[in-house]
Amino acid sequence: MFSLSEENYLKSIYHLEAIHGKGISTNSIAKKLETKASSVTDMIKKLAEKKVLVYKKYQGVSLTVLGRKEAANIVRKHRLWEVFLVDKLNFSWDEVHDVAEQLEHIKSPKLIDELDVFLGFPKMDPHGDPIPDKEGNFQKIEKRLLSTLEENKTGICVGVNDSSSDFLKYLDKNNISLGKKIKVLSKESFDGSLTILIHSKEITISKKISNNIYIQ
Amino acid sequence: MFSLSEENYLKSIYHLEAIHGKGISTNSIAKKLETKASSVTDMIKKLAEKKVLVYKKYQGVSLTVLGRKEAANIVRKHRLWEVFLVDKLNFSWDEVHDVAEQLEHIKSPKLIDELDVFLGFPKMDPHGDPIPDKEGNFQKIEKRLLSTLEENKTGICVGVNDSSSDFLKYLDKNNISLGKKIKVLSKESFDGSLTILIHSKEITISKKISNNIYIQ
DNA sequence: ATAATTTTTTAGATAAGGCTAAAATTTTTT
DNA sequence: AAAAAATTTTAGCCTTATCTAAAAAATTAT
Ligand SMILES: [Mn+2]
Ligand SMILES: [Mn+2]
Ligand SMILES: [Mn+2]
Ligand SMILES: [Mn+2]
Repeated sequence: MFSLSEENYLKSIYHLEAIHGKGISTNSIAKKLETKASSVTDMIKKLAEKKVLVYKKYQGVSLTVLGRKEAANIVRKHRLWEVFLVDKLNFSWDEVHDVAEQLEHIKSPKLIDELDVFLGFPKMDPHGDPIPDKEGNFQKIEKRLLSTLEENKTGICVGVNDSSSDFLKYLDKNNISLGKKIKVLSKESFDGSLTILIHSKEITISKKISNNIYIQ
Repeated sequence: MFSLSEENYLKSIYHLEAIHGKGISTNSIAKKLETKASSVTDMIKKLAEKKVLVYKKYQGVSLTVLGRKEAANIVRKHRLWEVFLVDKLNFSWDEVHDVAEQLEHIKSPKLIDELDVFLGFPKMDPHGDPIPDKEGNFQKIEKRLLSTLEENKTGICVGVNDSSSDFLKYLDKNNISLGKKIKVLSKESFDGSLTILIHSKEITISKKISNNIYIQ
């Protein structure tokens, strides 16, 4: 059994590995968890003893099969709860993340299985992220950042790279949501900002925004 | 904001006050929480500083208005989650308590309000216990222990005094559940055991059992 | 190949929440 | 009213998860 803190470390390392591959540095974990590198060193030693990751001094860490499964299960719980909050309890997509951060630590295999049934075995959470099955597997969907789309090309918004309330509220304000068609009208080479057509309206968004929207 | 531990102390003291009135002893809290009296002393000092209870050395504690409200809210969450688990997720009444012990500590006012809406504002949990409203108020229903019913009298089961899985499974095995009619056929004065008629079947139950069933 | 810089680890502290053992206080018995 | 027993508090220690500051190792720049 893992403590709340241990679970948060596992989840962070899992997410970092998904982006950067094996060998996650102490510092990057510290940044992600908003803690200090020295705290990370202590914790990864403990997690290595629990066989969920491999750690060699000064070399960073990699999850073991066990660790990856454990982490995927926490992500599964997080995303199922997010679906529950949006589909059943009238939460909007910018309100669910913080509550799901708490709910993901509830320990009860039956609870999560039944929740899955109750929700109709959803494959995606409200932000377009895939929900792992009990074994930790999920279908990886084709997607790219809006920032990589060329001028005059069109894509459909299928996900976001940032689930913070601030960012999602910005999207709401500009009528950007999952499933929406987005056409790039022009690209400013100086700062990478885009003028896009969405909902038959022209808006200009910064590079930082287009770097956090996934399209297909 | 209160920690998980603080919340469990508040809830225990709240339940103890409901039975024994003001002035709850250190020892009784320790017993309820399965901890040591010395740990209780430390914690109640902290809770007294936080103004949720009044504490005078060697005199036991009493909840303040604030503390009672805080405790009632935790009970409210616990019982709403129990309803959710039984009504929506196919849990039986003997499976919900431990999970609700975890879920009651999730912090999100919107979550619990919406859950209440989603469940249709239930007034009772699966064990017949009342669900406090946001102010901590609830209707106190008339009920007495089955052990106090005289021979040849009949009552309807409306609650249980013990929500442990073991006890509830015993009741299931003997077809005793909320709403069922129970008639006392005979009472053994030596040990207080009862022979009752339930579901047109005669069974004999010990005093310990009849002391944990509420009827109306 | 050194030197400077950055990253990581270690050492030592702290706070929360728990424990045991001993001391203080209250309650019950004689 | 003492003495005995029970309850409660205090003192000191432990574990978990943090932190800061200093030391060690790795990386980057000169
Ligand atoms: Mn999330
Ligand atoms: Mn999400
Ligand atoms: Mn319960
Ligand atoms: Mn209950």
